[in-house]
Amino acid sequence: MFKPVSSKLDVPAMEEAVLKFWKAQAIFKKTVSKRQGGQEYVFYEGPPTANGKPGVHHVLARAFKDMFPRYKIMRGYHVSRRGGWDTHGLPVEIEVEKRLGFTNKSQIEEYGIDRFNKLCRKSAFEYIQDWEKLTDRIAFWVDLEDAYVTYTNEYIESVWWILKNFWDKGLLYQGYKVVPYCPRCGTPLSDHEVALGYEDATDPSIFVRLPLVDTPDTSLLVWTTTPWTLPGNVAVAAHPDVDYVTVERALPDTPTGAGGGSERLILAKLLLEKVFRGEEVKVVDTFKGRKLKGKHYQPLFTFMPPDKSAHYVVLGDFVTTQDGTGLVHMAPAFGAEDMQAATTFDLPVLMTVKPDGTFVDEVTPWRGLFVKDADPLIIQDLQARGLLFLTESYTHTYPFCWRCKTPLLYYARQSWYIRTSQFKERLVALNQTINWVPEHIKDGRFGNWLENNVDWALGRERYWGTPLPVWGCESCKHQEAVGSVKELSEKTGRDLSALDLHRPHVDNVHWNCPKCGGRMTRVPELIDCWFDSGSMPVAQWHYPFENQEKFKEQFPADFICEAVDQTRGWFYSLHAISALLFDEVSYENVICLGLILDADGQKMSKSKGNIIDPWDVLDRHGADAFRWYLYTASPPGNERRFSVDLVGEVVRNFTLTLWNVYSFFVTYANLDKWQPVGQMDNLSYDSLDKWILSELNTLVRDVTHAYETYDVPGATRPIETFVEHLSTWYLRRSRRRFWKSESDSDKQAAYRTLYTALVTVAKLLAPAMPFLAEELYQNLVRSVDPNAPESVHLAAWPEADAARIAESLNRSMALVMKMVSLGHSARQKANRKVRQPLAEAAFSVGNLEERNAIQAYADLIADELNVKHVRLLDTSAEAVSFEIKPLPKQLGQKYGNRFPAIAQAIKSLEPATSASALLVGQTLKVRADKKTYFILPEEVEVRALPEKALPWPMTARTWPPWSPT
RNA sequence: GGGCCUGUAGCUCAGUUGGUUAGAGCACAGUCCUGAUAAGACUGGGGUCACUGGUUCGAGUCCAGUCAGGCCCA
Repeated sequence: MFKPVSSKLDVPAMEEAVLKFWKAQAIFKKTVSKRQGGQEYVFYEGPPTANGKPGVHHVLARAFKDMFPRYKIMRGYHVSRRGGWDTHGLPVEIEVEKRLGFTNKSQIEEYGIDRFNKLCRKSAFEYIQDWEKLTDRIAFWVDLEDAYVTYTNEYIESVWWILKNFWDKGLLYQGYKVVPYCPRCGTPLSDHEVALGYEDATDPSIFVRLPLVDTPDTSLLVWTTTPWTLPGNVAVAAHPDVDYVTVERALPDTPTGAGGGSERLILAKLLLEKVFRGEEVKVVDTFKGRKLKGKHYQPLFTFMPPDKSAHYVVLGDFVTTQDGTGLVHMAPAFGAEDMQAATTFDLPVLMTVKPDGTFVDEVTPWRGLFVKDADPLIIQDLQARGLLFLTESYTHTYPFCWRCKTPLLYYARQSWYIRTSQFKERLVALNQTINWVPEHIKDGRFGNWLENNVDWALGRERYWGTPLPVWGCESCKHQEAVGSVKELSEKTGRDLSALDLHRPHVDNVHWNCPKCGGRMTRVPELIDCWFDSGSMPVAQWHYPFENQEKFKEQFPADFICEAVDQTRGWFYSLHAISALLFDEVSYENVICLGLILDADGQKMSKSKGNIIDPWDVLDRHGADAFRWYLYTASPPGNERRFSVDLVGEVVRNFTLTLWNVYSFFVTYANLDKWQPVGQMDNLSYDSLDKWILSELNTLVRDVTHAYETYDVPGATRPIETFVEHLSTWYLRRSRRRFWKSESDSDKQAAYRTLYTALVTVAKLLAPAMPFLAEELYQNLVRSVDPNAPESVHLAAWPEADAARIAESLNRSMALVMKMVSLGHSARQKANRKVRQPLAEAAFSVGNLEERNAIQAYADLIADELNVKHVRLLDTSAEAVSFEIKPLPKQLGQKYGNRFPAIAQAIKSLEPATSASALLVGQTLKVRADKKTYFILPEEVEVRALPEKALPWPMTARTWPPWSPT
C-alpha cells in the first residue's frame, strides 16, 4: 500500500515535513559521504557578506547554485559544496561607522583601530542566522558548518602566500593611481561613495592654443573643462587613425595688439564644424593622427621643470572625437587615462596641487588658491597671452563629496598594484576555454574587460581587511614582503603564531633592516577585499601550509554561478589570481545570472522600498515553486521581473497538475492493491502507453543533455510540457483502464506506465524541486522497496532508453492531439455539443505519415470527438475546391525579386486545374514578366477546401468536416 | 560619456540560417465536459513586435540611429 494521498496539497506543510526528514536522516551529509570515492565535481561558493539580510536575489543565485551539485550527485559524483563567508571590506566598515556616528576616517583612529575592527568582526556576521535559516528553507545544500571565513588567520596567511609569490615574481609594485579625492576631507573616495554624489555642475569649457615648436604660426588646439589642470600638462594625445586637419583662419584684432594676419590650427577633421561653427576656415592639410607623433609644442606654463622629456604629441586609442578637438591635454596627476599614458610613454608627473586642493608654491601666481577658484584667473592669463581660442561654459554631471559637497578632484595618490596587464594575453586566452552561460559574456562584458586590462590597484587606505604584507625600512626604504607567519617570526626572532594578522597588531611588528639596520615597518595599506574572495580556491584550504591533496582535488572548479555584477568582481578576481599564480583557469563553467527587478522593472532597493521579502514567497507558495519559477521564467542571464503572484502560478499550473496525477495514481493503485513488482517488459502496452513512454524517454534524454550543458530552462521547461501531456492526454485518455474492475494485462500495463512516468519525473525533478521530488519518491519508491536509496537525492539519475524513443510516434500523437482539437473547434463552431454523437469526422491530410497516424489512432479520435467514424478524405475526389499558395521560402530564394510577379501569376491560374496537375507530381507552367517559369510541386502548397465555405477555420493541409447523424 | 544586456498581448515568456495570416501560459469573457473538479476541452477579445531610417522580392529577425530600463566602468 502506498500512503494515501489527499488531492489537496498544503505545499509549505509538505516541505516542512520533508525538511524534518532530511534533517533527521542527515540526508545532505549522506549525499556527500555516500559518494566518497566517486569522481570529484567541484563547486565554489562565492562567499556572501552576512552583514545584511538575504533577499530575493540571493535566493536566485542559491537556487541556480544548488541544482547542478544535486544533479551530479545523482550521477554518482562526489561534491563537497563548502560554504564561505566574505567578511572584510568597506561595506562592513561603513555599517560600523554609521552605528558609531562617524563621518570621517580620523574618528576611527581616535576611537582605536583595535576596538573598531572588533566591531567589524562582529558586524560581518550580524545576520548570519537569517542567512542560515533561508539557506536551509530553500534547500540550498551547502556545508556551512565547515565554511571558510576570510578573516581567519589561516585564510589571511594563504593570501599573504599568494602576495609573496607575486612579489617574488616582481608583480607587486607601488605606483601612482588617480583616485576621486575630496580635498576637504583629505581622503580618496570609493566608487560606491562617488556614486552617491553626482550632481549637475557648470564648468568652464575652454579651447587653448599650443604653438608648435618647429612650425611657425601653427598651434595644436586642445580642449578642457578643468583649466586648473593645465599647469600640470606634459603632453597632448592624438588618435593614430583619426583624420586631422590644419586649417588657416584670419586672426582678428586682439586687445594684446597682435591684430591682423592669420594663424594655423590643428584639430580633428570631424570636429571642425563643432569648433568653428560656421566661421570660414581654409583646410590646408589633412593627415592621420599618427603623423603628429612626437611633435613638440611650447609648454603653457613652466612653473615646474619636468624631469623627463615632455610637451609633445603621443598617440592613444582612448582619444575620441565626441567633444573638444580630438587632441587631448594630458596632466598625469589629474586623470586616470593621463596617468596610464604617462606610464606607457614615460612622461613626467607634475604634482602642481597639494593634498588640500590648493596650488603648490611653485605655481607662483595662484599659490595657496583652491584650484577650482583659480580657474577664472588661469583663463584670464591665457587670454592675456593670446593662447586662449575660446571660452564658454559646459554643464555636465560631476561628482561631489557626499559628506561635504566639495567638488571631488581626480588626484594621483601613491598605491600598490599587481602587474595583471603583463598577463593580458594569457587572461584572454584562458577565458576562451571557459564555458560562459550566457555565451555573450565571454567575448562581451568579460572579454572586453580583460582586453582593456589595467594593473590591479590593490591598496586600500582602510582598517578592516587583509593587511598588505610588505614591510619597509624607515631609513633606507628597503622593502620586503612576508609570505607566512613563520617567516615573520623568523625575521623578528619571536614566535608570532598567536598574532592576530589584522591591524593594528601587524603594524606593531618591526625588525631591523638587513641593509642598514633601520626599523622595518609595515606599509599602511590593506588589500582590496576582492583579492580575498579571488584567493578562495587557495585560501579556503590554508594552502600551501595545509591540505595539499585537498587543494589539488578541489581545483579548478567545474562550476560557479553568480550574478552579472560579479564580472569585474569575483569572476575577475578568481580568474586573474589563478592565471598569475598557476597559469590556469579557476572555473570551467559559469552561469552568470541577470538581476532581479520588481514588478515594474525597477531595481529592488531599500530606498525605493520595493524589496520583496523572500519569506513572503516561501510562506505562501513554498521553496519548490519559488525555485521552479526562477528556473523556468526566463533564461538565467536575463533580468527578471518578479512578484509573489508569479510564483503562485507555478503552484496552480505545474505543482497541482503533477500532484493530481500522483494522487489519482495512488488512490486507484491502493484500491487495486497494485504493487510495482515484476518486469516491465512483458506487459501488453497499448499505443498510449508506448507513446507516453517514448515521450518520457525523450524527456530523460533532453533534460540530461540540458544539465550537461548548463542549460537551465532546457532542464526544466520540458518537464512542464511532459506533465501537461501526462495529465491532460495520457491520464485523461486512460482513466477507464484504471477504473475497470478486471485486473487484466492492459490494466497492469497502464499502472506500470503511469508509475514509471511518476517515478522518473520525480527523479528528473529532484535537482530543481527537491521537496516535491522527495515527497513523491518516498511514497512511490521507498514505501514499497526498503532497499531503494533512502532519498531521491541519493537515487541514480534515470537513463534514457533509446529503444523506447519513437520520434515518429511522438509526432503522430502530436498530430492526433491537433486533429482532436480541430474537431472540438468544429463542434463548437457548428454548435454541436460533444455529448451529441455524430456519424463521422473526416480529415484531409497531406503526407503519408500523417495519414497513417490518423488511421492508427482512429478509435481514440472517434472516442474523444464522440463520432462513430473517423475517415480520411480522398482529396482528389472529394475536396472540390482548391487554393494554391506559393511558398515564399522556396520561390523567394529561387527567383529573388521576380517572386512577387510569379506568385501573382500562380494565384491567377485556375486552382482546380493546377491542383490536379500538382497532386500527381507535375510541374506548373506560369508566365510572368514575359517569361515562362516551371513551378515544382514542392514550391507551392495545395490546400483542399470544402465545397462550400464552412464556418470553422482551416489550418494548413488539414480540416475536419463533420456530418450529423 | 564608454562597454554589455533587455524592450514581442494586461502579466511572464517563445519565436530556428530573414519566408505564408507573430505564438504559448496566466488573467478576462463565453460555451462545453465532469468517476482528477481550486482540474480539463473549445471559442473570443486583446499586438503600430519600443521608435525612426536603411538593406531586401520579403524584416519581430540583418544594419544604422533614437528612446526607455538594467548592470559594469568613467
